[in-house]
Amino acid sequence: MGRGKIVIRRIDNLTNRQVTFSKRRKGLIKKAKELAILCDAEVGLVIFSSTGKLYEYSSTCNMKSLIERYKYKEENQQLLNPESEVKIWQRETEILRQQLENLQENHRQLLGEQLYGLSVKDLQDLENQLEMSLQEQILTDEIQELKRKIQGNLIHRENMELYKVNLIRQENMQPYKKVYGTTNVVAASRNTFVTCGIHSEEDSSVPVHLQLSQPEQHTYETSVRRTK
Amino acid sequence: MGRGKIVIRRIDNLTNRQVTFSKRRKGLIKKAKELAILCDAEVGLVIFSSTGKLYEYSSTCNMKSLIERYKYKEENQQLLNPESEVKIWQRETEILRQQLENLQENHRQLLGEQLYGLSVKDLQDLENQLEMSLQEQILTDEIQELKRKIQGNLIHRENMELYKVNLIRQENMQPYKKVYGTTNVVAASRNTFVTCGIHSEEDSSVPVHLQLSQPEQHTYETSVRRTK
DNA sequence: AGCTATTGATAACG
DNA sequence: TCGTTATCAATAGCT
Repeated sequence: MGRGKIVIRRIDNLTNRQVTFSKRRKGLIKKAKELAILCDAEVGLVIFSSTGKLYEYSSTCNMKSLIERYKYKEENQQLLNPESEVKIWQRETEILRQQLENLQENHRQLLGEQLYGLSVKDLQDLENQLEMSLQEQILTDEIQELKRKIQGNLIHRENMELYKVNLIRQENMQPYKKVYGTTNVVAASRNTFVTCGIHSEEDSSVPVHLQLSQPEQHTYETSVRRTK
Repeated sequence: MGRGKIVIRRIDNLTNRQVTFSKRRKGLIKKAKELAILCDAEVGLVIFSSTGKLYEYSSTCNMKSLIERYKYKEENQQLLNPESEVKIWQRETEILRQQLENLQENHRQLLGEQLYGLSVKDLQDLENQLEMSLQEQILTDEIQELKRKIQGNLIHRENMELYKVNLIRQENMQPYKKVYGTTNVVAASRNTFVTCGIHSEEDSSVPVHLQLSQPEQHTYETSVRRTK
């Protein structure tokens, strides 16, 4: 509806795009208003320009209550079948990851700009703040725990034979250690990790298996445990 | 735009209202899409019918992240001085932490219930999913990096004397190591950590300091680096 | 910002 | 609910 027909794709010309944005935004908000009044509906509209400027319309006096209503409705519709629940959480994880990324990018910028201009008091406050953020790591450790469970289950189903081999090998470990203890310092430290009780008892057979098939996995898992 | 002009006020006739709602809702969403594409904008639209049914459109894949962006923008318009910015991020962190907690609690429950009833294929899918979540840990490591910077700054301001003492002590370390290397296996492994090049060169003086004032910190930092 | 030729949306009706 | 169409409203291109 204009002097010429247009195809709906991003307008390349900046000026043109800004003009069209201004016009169509106004039109969209007008139509949102009309729909709300004519049909007795509740309408919320949020528009971010490409430069990040916010425009909004809400038929109710404030947008927040509308958002609350939306969230409540969303949650109650979804959680019904157990199969798709995995996908919901997968999406949710992706969203949170993105948010974390943005959040921490801002943390970084904020600190980078202000770090050397702040008082000792301010630095300590920031430290406390970051300490809080670090608690997130504890939660990711819980995911690691679950991952370990799955690993265990997979191994149990597929690697029964290899598992038995490892048990046999484990019995032959005792003389092994003593040799390393006196000739190779690096290897000795690795042995120390397995035997000095840093990780829990239920893992005692797992590292032996992983050392054979997935040595990197073993190193990672051990060091994560140490952070607790 | 129709066979006759209408005034914008609630349509009394129910059928008429419902028909108009259906048509105009469709038109509004179409125009919202067009605005988003043409002008490279982010658009979110929520419509509740008078009977409570929810209709929505979001130019981004999900509405939730758009709502988060909206909320952030709303708050930020009020508080723009550099002091209060910290508080915003502090609260944002708290919210995200809570979300992560809920998310992972659900992960845990979901897995706990289904783990032993799933096929091998399902378990591998879940594993991939959790692998993705683990990437969050990389981001928290970045916070750790910042924390280290702050620590360095604080130490630089407050512990100048202690730092000098450590430098002196560091020079006396060489004979120390050899003794541990042959008498105590656990201590020897700790020494191996410092000298075998697992952590970067710029840290080489920090562990020595922290071993005196904050030994726990030292252990944590070393093990985090090993996960990379 | 305005203007206006055109296209697009839709009110009324079938 | 769905399609048609006469009308009105929105807006693309220009100034």
